[in-house]
Amino acid sequence: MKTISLAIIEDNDIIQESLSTFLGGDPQFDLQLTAVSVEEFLSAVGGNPMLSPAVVLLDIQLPGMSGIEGIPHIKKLLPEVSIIMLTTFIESEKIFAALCAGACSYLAKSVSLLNIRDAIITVSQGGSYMSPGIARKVVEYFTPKTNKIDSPLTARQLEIVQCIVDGLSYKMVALRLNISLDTVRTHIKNIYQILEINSKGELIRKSLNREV
Amino acid sequence: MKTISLAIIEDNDIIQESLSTFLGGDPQFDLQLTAVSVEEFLSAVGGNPMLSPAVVLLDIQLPGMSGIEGIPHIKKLLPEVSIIMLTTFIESEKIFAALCAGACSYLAKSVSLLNIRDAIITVSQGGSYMSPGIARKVVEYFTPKTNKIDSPLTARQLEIVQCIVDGLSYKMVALRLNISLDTVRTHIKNIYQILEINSKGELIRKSLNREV
DNA sequence: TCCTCCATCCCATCAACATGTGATTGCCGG
DNA sequence: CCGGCAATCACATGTTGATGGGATGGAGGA
Repeated sequence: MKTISLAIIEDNDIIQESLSTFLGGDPQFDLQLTAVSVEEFLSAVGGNPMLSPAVVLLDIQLPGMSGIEGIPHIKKLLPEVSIIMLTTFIESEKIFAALCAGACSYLAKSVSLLNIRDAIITVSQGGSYMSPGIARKVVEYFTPKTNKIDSPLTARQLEIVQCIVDGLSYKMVALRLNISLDTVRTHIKNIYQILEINSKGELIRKSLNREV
Repeated sequence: MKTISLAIIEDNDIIQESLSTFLGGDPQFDLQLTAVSVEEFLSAVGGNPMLSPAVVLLDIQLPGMSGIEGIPHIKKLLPEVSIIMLTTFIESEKIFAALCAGACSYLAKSVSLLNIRDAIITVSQGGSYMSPGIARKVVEYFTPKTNKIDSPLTARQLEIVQCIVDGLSYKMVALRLNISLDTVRTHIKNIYQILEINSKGELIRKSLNREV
């Protein structure tokens, strides 16, 4: 088993010490550095090419730049790094912000050190570890607000919507579906009424958000 | 610990037997029924109001309706059910299709029975369990292809894009940002040039796909 | 300082879209 | 067999969007 190079960014002394003692003492890890802020981490790593952790444990609440804001900067410096977020809060907003920024795992701080160790190993193997509550929130993100099976739109109308979302103009929709331009217009008109919208933009948004 | 009511939909005899023996023998589970197809499951549950599993283990490959197609139907019959997908394949496409349809957990069949048991317990507690490889694919879905930090667009242009994505018309964008309609037009013009696109539709799609 | 980039604004034109009113056909259920 | 609904098509009018010009002031780098 190759050792996994690590870094910890955490401003809370107690937690940092607890993590570094536990992880630093484990022979399968190589704890390269700890920092109390993203800024400190960046300048340390930027000033020393020998420092190149494979995995970074990153707190969300940090003095200065927040963990989430820091992700792009860390990724810019270390494109291949895997980032595990640590947080006390389970808020959808932060979870998605972190994932969107490029984090690859998200753990509540309440999990045990053993779980954190597992997460590091999983992540370094190209996997991803998420605590159950967080995973559930992620899954809910995908779940459609409206089920295709009882969409307010008819099958034909859904076809029209799909064409629009595909970026086609009315004229092209008419061509693709072999109907007249006016028919397309009528369909769109009805769809707008049903969905209570009045522009292509809103239609595309609703469709992409699976609200149809 | 309350017992967790279960159903298994799996057409492979060996796997089904292995699952039902293991799970059925566990006192914390109440294996209510097994089926070899979604159709069979639906008619069994539809015809007997006493059958109302809290968790369904659902294979993806099934005779007749596929597991993914079946999800909306199952959800319609049992809105509160938690669905755990079982599959031999780890394909992004299927994973997302299943999650979008309303599955709340996704496991490779290669995982151990113990893992499946854990997953059931996790799910019934409102969590979600995903094997590491699958979780990673889900996470990758969120990861932006382009980093905000080096977006080709200026901050102001990103604001404009956000407004458009929010479904606003040029006029409304102008109002919201307190600039003239013509300025909005100019910005959009520049954005289109930079992104090499030429319609609102493409802009919204790119933005939602985080390609900006 | 000069030059470039950005944000702001104006004008003009044509294609595309939003919306209303109205009509025909075919299917399904009462 | 009739009424309702989905799907089809038509015409008309005004609005919005895409794209081409060109112009100005300010912030910041060479």
